[in-house]
Amino acid sequence: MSFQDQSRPPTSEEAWLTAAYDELTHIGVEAVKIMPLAKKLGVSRTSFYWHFKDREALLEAMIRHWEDKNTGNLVARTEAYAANIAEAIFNLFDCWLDSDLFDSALDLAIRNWARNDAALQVRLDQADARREAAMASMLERFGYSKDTALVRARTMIYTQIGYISMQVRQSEDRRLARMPDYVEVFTGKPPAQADIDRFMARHRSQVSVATAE
Amino acid sequence: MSFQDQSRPPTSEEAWLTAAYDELTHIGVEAVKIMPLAKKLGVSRTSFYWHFKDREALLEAMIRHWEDKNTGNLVARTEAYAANIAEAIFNLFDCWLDSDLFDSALDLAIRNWARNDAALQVRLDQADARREAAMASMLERFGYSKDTALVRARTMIYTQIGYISMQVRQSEDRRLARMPDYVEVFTGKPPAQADIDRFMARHRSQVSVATAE
DNA sequence: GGTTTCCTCGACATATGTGTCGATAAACCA
DNA sequence: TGGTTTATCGACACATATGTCGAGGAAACC
Repeated sequence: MSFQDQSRPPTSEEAWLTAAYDELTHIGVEAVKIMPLAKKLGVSRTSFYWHFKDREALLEAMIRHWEDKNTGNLVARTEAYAANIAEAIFNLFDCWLDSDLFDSALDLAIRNWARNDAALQVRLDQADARREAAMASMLERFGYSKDTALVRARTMIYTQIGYISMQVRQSEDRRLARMPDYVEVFTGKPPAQADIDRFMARHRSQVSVATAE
Repeated sequence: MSFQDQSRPPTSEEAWLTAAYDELTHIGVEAVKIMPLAKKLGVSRTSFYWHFKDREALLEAMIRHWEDKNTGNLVARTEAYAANIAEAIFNLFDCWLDSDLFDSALDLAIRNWARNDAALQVRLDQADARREAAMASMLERFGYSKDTALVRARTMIYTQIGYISMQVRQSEDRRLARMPDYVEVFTGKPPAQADIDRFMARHRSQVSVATAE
């Protein structure tokens, strides 16, 4: 999520990166400016240039971080073992619940940024193509036709992006409770109770107590 | 879509507004700057202040334009006559195909803007609540339970936002051809051929010739 | 203890943005 | 024709951003 490795006092370089990451995800690239970052970190603006060649280099570092993280983990989740399509989709949903697997805020920020950065848009299109292919192939493995698999893969991708983009404020529990319904929409049939239970057991362990909606 | 009324030479005020709209939709609020707009319009930067009190006033005018347009038309489409749920969803899909009904680019721009403008976020949340309620009530009219209707309404909203957000470049025809599949995902059952034909007839009239995918 | 490496800083040069004010000019109408 | 309204402009004051340069301080290395 951040750029810091566990323990170990953060180096100055990491501090600049995490501060930049915060601005990028909370506001947008246009807010990743050396002067305000320096003020936040309480250091001189110019010392930035010892760690990075220029602002461009800082931005590139963040794109790298995104590339290394999001798409790879997502594709891996589509390849996880599943006995049926519902279980497969639940596997994929792990990404939306575990910020170690997929950083939604970063994904959205990159998308908005790419809208007026042609070079980044190319990299994003490649990532999207990989994701779409992985999801569609997962659906095909469970018997969906090529066309149907594509439409359903896209529905899932768009829904996730739309969900992030709309900044829905919802408790983790409430969100979790809705997920079986989404599985039904995406697959066209209700998931088996055993698959729901398996998914819930996996995620409730991280949450304290489930509350009613 | 733009701010100009049909015919009639555009007044200076409208010119400022359309130029601002272009920046807002193509790049983002942060790009709505008086100096660059003036350069584009070929007039002095300072003459802006004759038409608008300040930059704030220009931005407010664009928010008003969005409020007047998008949500109202969308809600109206959910209330249009339909004999079954598939026809109702096809009615709604009109919004995504007719830029007079719904301005997707503007909607996305407003969403990104609201992410760091608390006051705008409040107005956006209200608009979203109206949209969600209208779509869910449409589904309920055709027999979906309250819970199911909500999940399916949200899937449609998120899918649309995600679609815009991902900047999918796809021909109108190809997009049109996919729509019956999306109706099936959103309703849970395939649409009747008659409803597909009615929808296609309505939209193909605007397109030249249908091509195969 | 001396040198090197790592890191920070202030001054400077330059660019781009906002907003005010008073001069000016054309267009409108009485 | 002459005055008011409408619209544009340049000069000014100010704020915020980027990036370079050379002067150092502090810790580590030998």
